[in-house]
Amino acid sequence: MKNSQLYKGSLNTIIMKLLEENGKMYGYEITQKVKLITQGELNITEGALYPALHKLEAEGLLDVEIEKVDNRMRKYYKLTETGHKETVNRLSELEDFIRNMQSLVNPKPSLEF
Amino acid sequence: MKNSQLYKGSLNTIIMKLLEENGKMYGYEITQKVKLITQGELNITEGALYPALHKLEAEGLLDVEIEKVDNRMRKYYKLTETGHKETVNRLSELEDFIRNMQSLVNPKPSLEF
DNA sequence: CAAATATACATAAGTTTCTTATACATAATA
DNA sequence: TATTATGTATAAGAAACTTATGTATATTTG
Repeated sequence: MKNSQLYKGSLNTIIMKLLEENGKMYGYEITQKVKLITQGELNITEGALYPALHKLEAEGLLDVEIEKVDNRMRKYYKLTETGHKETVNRLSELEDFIRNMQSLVNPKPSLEF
Repeated sequence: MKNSQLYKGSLNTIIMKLLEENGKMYGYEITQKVKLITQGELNITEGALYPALHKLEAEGLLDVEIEKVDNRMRKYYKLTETGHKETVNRLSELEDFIRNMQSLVNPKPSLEF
């Protein structure tokens, strides 16, 4: 996605969160949305995105709907019911993760001084 | 490290931050410290930790100092000068990462309402 | 006292997730 | 007319991990 390794493992959660928010999205749209939200800092590559979408679909978390817009193909993805439930878990894990990382980076000062 | 994939890619940064804070630490100590700080949520496995330490050492970011305590070997690691400089960069990247992930999870409400 | 747990390091095989490169196709812009 | 933008896809390889195993000593528990 970017130079920083930190984003490794977070792509699925990002995709699912965006789909929960926007109902349905297509791949290219996801890359642009992420670029916008992160002000250009996070660029999802196709080589990461499409396999991830296919896998989430294979796992039954996403449904696909193909449309043709301006003579170009679009594959819209949306969360299945299972996908919705799983998204709740993933976001909860993400919050824990962020909290833990902040504890590590910004530890509470020792009580002895 | 744990069930959640999110921690993937953050191990090096965690190690370097802890070393910056504590001067020198040995492997097992790092695992226990992380467990403590995250209240048991993040358990670094040896299979992840030791290769990571060896790689950071090979990259010239860490120095090693072997000690024998209670008849048991300990390999203390500490940041080199280069390692200190690199830690600053990594922590800055981590802050950007956390900020971006929070923007994705908790987007600013639209101005139109 | 024996067995299990804690301390301490290490590596090898396999999996997952990503990067990099390539491929195809149409629309819009320079 | 050539490049950029839009849109999807896959294959080869790298990187970071999990899981399993191995070695060794110290401490605690039954």
